Amino acid sequence: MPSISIKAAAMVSGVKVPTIRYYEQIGLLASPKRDQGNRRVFEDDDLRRLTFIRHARELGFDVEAIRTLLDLQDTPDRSCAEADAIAKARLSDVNQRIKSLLALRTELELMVEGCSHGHVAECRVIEVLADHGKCLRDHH
Amino acid sequence: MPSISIKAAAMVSGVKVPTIRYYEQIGLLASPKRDQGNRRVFEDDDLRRLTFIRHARELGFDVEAIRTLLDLQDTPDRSCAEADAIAKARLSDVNQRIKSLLALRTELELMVEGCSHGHVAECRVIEVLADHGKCLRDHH
DNA sequence: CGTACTTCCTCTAGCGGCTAGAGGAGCAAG
DNA sequence: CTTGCTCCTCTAGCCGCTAGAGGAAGTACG
Repeated sequence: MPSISIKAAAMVSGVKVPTIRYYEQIGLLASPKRDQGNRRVFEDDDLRRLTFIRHARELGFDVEAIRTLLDLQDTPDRSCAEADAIAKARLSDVNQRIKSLLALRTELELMVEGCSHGHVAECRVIEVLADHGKCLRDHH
Repeated sequence: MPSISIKAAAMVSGVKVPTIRYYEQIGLLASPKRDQGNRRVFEDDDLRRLTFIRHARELGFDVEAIRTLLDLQDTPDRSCAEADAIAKARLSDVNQRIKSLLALRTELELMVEGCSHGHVAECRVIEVLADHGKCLRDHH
């Protein structure tokens, strides 16, 4: 099913219309063909790219990483070491984030549990924010 | 120890110098006094606010939430229900993020583990990105 | 054939939360 | 008195979009 409109492409790929145009603008997506009325026409290939990009974005890869991954995809003979490195970097980043979010959660839970639902003066939420020493530990 | 420079305030509070000025600009921090040379002079009160802000930012509260929390702190007679609600909202947001990051981690791990370190053509990293169906599940 | 509606186009500006840099003033030490 | 540090203000940039203006082109119906 080739030759669909940008709106259809957005629905198929899950990337919003203005975002598609944005990706084209920053050169992440090659400019698709145009019809006689200057409208973009998306082929299977464009849709595959869009889906790739969307998926990579969902996995948290930034645009530069995606650019590299797309380049790699275009040259299947090359070693995949680079792709591997990018994914690994992303993985360690995600692990780091998880770690700090877990610490955060503990702290927020303590705050919320400690709240006596009275007045601000004795509110544990405000108190903890005001006095860092009341945190569990110095993870931040 | 009142009356310190912006640099010292930055060191004490852990908020960078330009960020302090930025907070003042957006009205999150009341404009501190100035000395005869037009330089900002930070008193204990300013430092306490800065520390409060930094801590709240570290906990992921956005500027609007912090504005409200600071307002609340200034009126200790008020009910802390609002502070409680803000913290709870933040908590559920954090929980949500943790959840999706955990799913992400699983997927990234599979990608990385599956990489045979050969050529791009058989690279699992590229493959998974290209074909969403190869993901563990449709959590996204 | 006209006209209303939808989709599309380009372009610019804005979001949040800073960060970087230009260009200049003030102040202390050597 | 010059060197060097800190400070000031102001503007512009970062990322990854998103929103809106202003206009053209295609489709549906009378």
